[in-house]
Amino acid sequence: MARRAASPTRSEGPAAASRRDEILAVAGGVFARKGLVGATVRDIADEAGILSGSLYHHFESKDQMVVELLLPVLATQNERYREVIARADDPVETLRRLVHAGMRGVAEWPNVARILHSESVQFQTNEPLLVIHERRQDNRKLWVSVVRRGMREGTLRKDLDPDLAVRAIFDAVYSSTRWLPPRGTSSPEKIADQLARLFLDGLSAT
Amino acid sequence: MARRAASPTRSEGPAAASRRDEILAVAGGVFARKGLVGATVRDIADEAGILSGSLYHHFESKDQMVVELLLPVLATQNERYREVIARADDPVETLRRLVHAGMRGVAEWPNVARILHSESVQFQTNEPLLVIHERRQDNRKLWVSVVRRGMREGTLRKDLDPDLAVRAIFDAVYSSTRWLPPRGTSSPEKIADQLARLFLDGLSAT
Amino acid sequence: MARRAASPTRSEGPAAASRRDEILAVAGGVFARKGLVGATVRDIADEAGILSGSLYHHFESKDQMVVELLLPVLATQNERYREVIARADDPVETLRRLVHAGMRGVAEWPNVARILHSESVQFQTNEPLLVIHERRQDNRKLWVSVVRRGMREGTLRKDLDPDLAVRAIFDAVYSSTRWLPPRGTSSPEKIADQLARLFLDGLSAT
Amino acid sequence: MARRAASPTRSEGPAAASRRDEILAVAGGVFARKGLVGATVRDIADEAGILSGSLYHHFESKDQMVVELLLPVLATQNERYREVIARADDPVETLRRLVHAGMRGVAEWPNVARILHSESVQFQTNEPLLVIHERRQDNRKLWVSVVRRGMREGTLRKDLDPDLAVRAIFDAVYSSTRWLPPRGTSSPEKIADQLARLFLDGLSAT
DNA sequence: TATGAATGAGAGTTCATTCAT
DNA sequence: GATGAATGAACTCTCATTCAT
Repeated sequence: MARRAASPTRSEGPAAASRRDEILAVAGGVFARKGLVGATVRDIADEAGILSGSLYHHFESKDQMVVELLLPVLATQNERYREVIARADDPVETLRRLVHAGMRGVAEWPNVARILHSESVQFQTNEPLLVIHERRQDNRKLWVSVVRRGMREGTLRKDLDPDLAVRAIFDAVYSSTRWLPPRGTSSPEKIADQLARLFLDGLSAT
Repeated sequence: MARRAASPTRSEGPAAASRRDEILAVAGGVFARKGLVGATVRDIADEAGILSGSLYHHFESKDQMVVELLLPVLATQNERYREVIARADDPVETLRRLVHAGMRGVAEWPNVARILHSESVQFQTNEPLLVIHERRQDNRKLWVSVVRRGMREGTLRKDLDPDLAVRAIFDAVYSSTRWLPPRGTSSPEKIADQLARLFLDGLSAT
Repeated sequence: MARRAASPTRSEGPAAASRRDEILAVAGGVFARKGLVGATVRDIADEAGILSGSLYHHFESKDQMVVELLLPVLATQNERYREVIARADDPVETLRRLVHAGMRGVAEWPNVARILHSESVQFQTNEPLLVIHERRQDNRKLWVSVVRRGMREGTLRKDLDPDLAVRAIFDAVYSSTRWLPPRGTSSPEKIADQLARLFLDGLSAT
Repeated sequence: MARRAASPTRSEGPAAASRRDEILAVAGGVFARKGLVGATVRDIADEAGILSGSLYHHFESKDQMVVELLLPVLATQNERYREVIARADDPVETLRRLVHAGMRGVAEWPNVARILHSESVQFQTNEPLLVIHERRQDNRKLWVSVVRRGMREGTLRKDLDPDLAVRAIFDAVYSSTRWLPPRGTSSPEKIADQLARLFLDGLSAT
């Protein structure tokens, strides 16, 4: 009954460790492509070269697969965000680094990013997935705290709602999966740079 | 058999015109709440006080309901964007007005906005909904054209990818449904103002 | 959602009233023959000349079918037992009449009787069926009250545990389905007579 | 591959001999609690601290477990009944002793008794279990022969169907598991006494 | 003896859709 | 326009069983 959490650094890499992680990687792709509801366990099983019933040897339910796919990534990102916040003290610079950390996650687990960005309805509706919603909120709030501090300290404008601003940035980062070129012609770093500049300095020329 | 397209200005208003429009309004709510796949025709029928089979007197399929719910809104927004672009000649000001026009649509049809923002997977996957995807691209490209012009004319920064920038703004506008207060304490105009400022001038204080 | 309880007097008769009752009658036979767990909804559907999915137009679940099949019978028998008890005042005679009333129920709904007798494990294990167990206890306790009164009044022997005795009689009545001839050569009344004599006067010759 | 039949005197005792017998004891409990169909091989394996696949090193199938659990008990009881019949010559006394012998078996293997009493449908339906049904009939017929002799000899009433009477007694004995106190406050002997008195002399006071 | 992974059939259930009334 | 019954395919999940290790 006690199961190791899939190590997030491996779940989408080429050489997945265990059968369990292999299947999770496949599931990530299917979920991202067809949507959480649209993807069937047979889709996943087919792509994993297995019978659908056999999936239940590894996971208790479809929902559990989703949770096990997303939670470790959210946890890793949470750590990264905390490290960024702990290290730098300039909120502007911190925000820039948060964007980069976010993009790093998106680049590492594009499927997860796509799912996180697209399926908020499910996370709020489907009971077993509520955890995902909550952890996502946690992560976003880390960003908000940085923006709030910047506003207090005067390095960020006070005439914008911090929640609104963070949601916009957060969304932009996580939705970038959708236009990220399949195999990195424009690197994640470059995109992160652009997003950071856009949100910090604006589109205007001056 | 020949049916008028539901007039978008009525589909979510309090006094829907025909039974058809009434049902569409209900469907919008259900789709927004449960997701396109998660919502069943029975959910819709129940909420409309009808049997699910009876829906098929009004619509040929569930997909058709979706299309008929979204397309008119997309068309209306297309018109509005075109008008904004036709009228003003300063790209910066035009962009600001596009954001306002977008927010106006979001405020008028919050359910549609939520669906448009959340279900991109379905629009690209489910054949009959491809039209939605295409019309949405059309609308986004109108914005891109404005940004491109601004960059050419020197009023917008050239060091940002216009597509990336527009996607970020577009997404932010349409996802604002999710945090729009149920009954407008912070008006759509104010949110539009903030978004426009955020994207044009940036978060930085100076 | 509000559904009439199947009228128990019709559920196994030749001319079942509604489609719903027709299906219940079929289900009763299948459940009796294969056991509650062994019987599949497809078995029932096949025998009803329907697709298994269509069953769910009439019932919410397999368990609900079971409950709806058994509860009305238990309720009817409860009434009958109460009437018997209310009318006569000699416990010995009352007991004799209870046996007859029980046999009448067994003869009217042999499938239900067989299920009630065979599936006590399910009634105690499967949550939605707990009601059945409880109602059955209620009915049995009516009998126990009669035996208790007889013992107090001195017309029944005091050296036997009333619960034990009633369980034995009750079981014998309800299990008689198993040896009841398909189409009544030995009438239910005759069997009831024999059971009453057996339990009241014993097997001994004197 | 040749395996000794589990000695029935050990299959439920505290210190089961072989792993095989240990598992059978566990299986008995699970079958009794959940029913033959309701109990899964995994339930049994879990309770035996083993993986479900590993059960198949000991038994060829779930059905075989059932047979191997029940048959030896039925055989032992058959012997006991034969001994009782061979020894005494008064049918009334013999019947009394049969009830005691039956109760002894019920007390020794309460799980088996519960299964025998509850699963007659399976024994008649599921081919590999037909043997159980047949052996059970054999045992019951031994009792019937005694009752028949008593009727011929005039010590038992002739106005009752011997089959009916024996079924009632037999059932009462084997179903007593269900109300036997977990750890014998009222001893099996006392219950046997009561049942014998009930069926021989009846409930009536005179 | 046991594990762990897989099979394959089938379980109960859901759901978009059809259609006679 | 609506009902109520039904379809048929697909769904998630279960489970007895097999087998390489």
